[in-house]
Amino acid sequence: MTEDTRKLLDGLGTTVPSVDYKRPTPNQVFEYIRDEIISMQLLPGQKISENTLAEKFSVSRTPIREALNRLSTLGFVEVRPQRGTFVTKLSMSFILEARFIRESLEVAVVNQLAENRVDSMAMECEKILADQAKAAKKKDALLFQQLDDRFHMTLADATGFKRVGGAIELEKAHMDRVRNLSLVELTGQYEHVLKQHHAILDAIMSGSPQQAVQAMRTHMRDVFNILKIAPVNHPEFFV
Amino acid sequence: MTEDTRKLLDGLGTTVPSVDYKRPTPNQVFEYIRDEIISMQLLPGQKISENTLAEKFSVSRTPIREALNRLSTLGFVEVRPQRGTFVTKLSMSFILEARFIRESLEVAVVNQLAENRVDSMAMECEKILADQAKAAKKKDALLFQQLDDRFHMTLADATGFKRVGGAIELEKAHMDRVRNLSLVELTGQYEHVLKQHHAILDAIMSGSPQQAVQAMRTHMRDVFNILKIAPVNHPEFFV
DNA sequence: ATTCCACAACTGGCCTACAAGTCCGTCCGG
DNA sequence: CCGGACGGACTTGTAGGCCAGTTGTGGAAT
Repeated sequence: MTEDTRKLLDGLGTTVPSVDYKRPTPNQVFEYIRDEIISMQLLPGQKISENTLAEKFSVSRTPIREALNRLSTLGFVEVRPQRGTFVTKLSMSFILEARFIRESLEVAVVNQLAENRVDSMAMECEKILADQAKAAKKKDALLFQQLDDRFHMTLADATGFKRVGGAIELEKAHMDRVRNLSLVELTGQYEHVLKQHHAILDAIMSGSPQQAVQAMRTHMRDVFNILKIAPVNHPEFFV
Repeated sequence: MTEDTRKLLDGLGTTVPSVDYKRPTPNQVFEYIRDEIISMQLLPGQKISENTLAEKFSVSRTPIREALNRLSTLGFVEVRPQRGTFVTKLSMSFILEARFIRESLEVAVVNQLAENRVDSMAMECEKILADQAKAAKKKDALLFQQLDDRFHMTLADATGFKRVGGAIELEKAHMDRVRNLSLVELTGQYEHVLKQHHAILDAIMSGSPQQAVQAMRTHMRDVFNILKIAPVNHPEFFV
């Protein structure tokens, strides 16, 4: 595929996704674009064309629009009528709020889990953390982050609630956009993050809500502090 | 308007809403249906026809579908392909989760406000509570609830965050659906709720995070306990 | 009387065409 | 040379129709 063709695809990457007829088209488009935004393959401020996407997926604008509308309500894209649809720029206040919401929920989760332990959760978490230790050794950033996702999601799901995990994942996604601006710079943090994960899990399993809450709070704030540098290194992606 | 005509409108009420050309049509439809669902004018399990709505609003199905899709992601309606769109039935586990999420956020809000007081917020809250006292005296359920909304929203907005208020409002809306099943039965609770609102505000303004958090927790659980009776009185609306 | 099947009515998913607004380059007049 | 008006090439918004799948009904066969 030539460089010119890539431009025609509006910067949406070269791997053309094929639609699976068994799953709803809007879902597939939604997930595809969302992942491209989170992973910074679609850059903040970049224009997204409904027509281009429609050609790319070989569908009409209708399912594309449905996907973009959902991304819009979640804050990943901004639809400006008669002007275009754009990947939202990052902003510190937005990220700060994401941390606030996420911390509120994560703290509530570990508090509940420490009060009411779930053994199956502990087993799964420990396996995830073991894998994450391997990923840290191999400096596999992508894998490490996926396992980070799964760790927090496993905690949330252990409460038995169905939507909390999704809500946490959403706020985490907004924070991950910033994190993915400079993934390589974070390799030094792996051991630190891993230690905090263990501290959270240990506090939960020892049945100490206050300790678990404190460990999660510390974890959230440390993660956020790492992100604070991003606007300095990449001001063009911030409002 | 005759009873027959009402049936033709698919139970969506008799007041035909006129679209405001200045605002996006999907937004208006979204808000209209959402409010009808929250206020129990559209009952859980009831079928919603896209075509009927399109006629009712004198628009095509396109903006209607956009509104219904948004309502679907928020859990107010359920779209079953080739079968129909239905108002979601209530479920205790869903409401319990709504309380969990809402309590997490509200607690975090008052905690932050107690640590960092905002005087303008206090002024507005006190005015709201004064009005709410009047509404309680007049046993005006609708007004009381609207002011309840505004009280919690004012607290959330005082943090300076833009999305927290909306998130709280959403979970509150799901709880209000249950509450609106038996509004009249709650008149005895007005003074109790009002007292708790004052306790929350006082704790915030006295700069005591722990007290504010505890007051909000108590408030959330008391409100939830009121809702627990609903499935017994109205089992047909629950899954 | 009961079971099964075919058909008609209706649903949401998707497509195409058109409407309305924005942006930018070009051309004309000064 | 400069400035403003105009037009064309975009953008998203909306309308309306077709399609595939589901459902309920009524008639035929047992």
